[in-house]
Amino acid sequence: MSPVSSLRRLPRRDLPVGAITMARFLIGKTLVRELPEGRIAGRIVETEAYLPYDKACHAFNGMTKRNHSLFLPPGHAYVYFIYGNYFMLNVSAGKAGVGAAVLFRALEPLAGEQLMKRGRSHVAEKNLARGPGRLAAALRVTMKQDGLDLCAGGPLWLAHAVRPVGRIGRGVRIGITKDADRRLRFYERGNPFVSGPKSLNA
DNA sequence: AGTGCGATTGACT
DNA sequence: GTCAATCGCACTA
Repeated sequence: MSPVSSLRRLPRRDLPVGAITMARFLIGKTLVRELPEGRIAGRIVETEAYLPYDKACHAFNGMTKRNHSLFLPPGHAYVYFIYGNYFMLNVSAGKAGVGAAVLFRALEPLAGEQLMKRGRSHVAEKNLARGPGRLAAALRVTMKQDGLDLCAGGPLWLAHAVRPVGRIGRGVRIGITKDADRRLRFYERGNPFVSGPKSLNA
């Protein structure tokens, strides 16, 4: 029996509250995308925490039209568009009304690799969901998924781990300029599906 | 109404 | 290793 045929939903009561604990907690867990063509599943191997009062967090200047999903109760999708090309998928991580989130940065593909590849046939399997832009592309996440409840077992949902998580590494977040020295990036050590240069992933 | 810029990526030297 | 592409939004006026 394939591991993804017995995925168990993560109920909201199992989610920790707070971006740092959530970011750690999610390493090794499973992210599932249901499409008409079938299921995509990946093991979460890299995350970043964005905190209240964190200058790099989109909530820093208060609630706006773009970021309101950040303020939903824990477990809701916050999706935004950046660099004119890419969607970033996050999960809200603070109590209702508190703007905090965890960015999904990389997945280890578990199922639906062919669906992830669709339209990107040249992408190596290792890179299918390695990096937040590619992850969202692989899962076909766009603004349509903004605000979805990832604990509801809908088109995009969180599930328990399919195997034990390894040692978790921690380092600075990638690609940001404000509050750039805070070590809020988490990843499974030694996992080849983690993004970023090898030097950051020891 | 105009401006600046970003939680990235892939192409290129 | 460097660097341009690309556009919605927040901010200023």
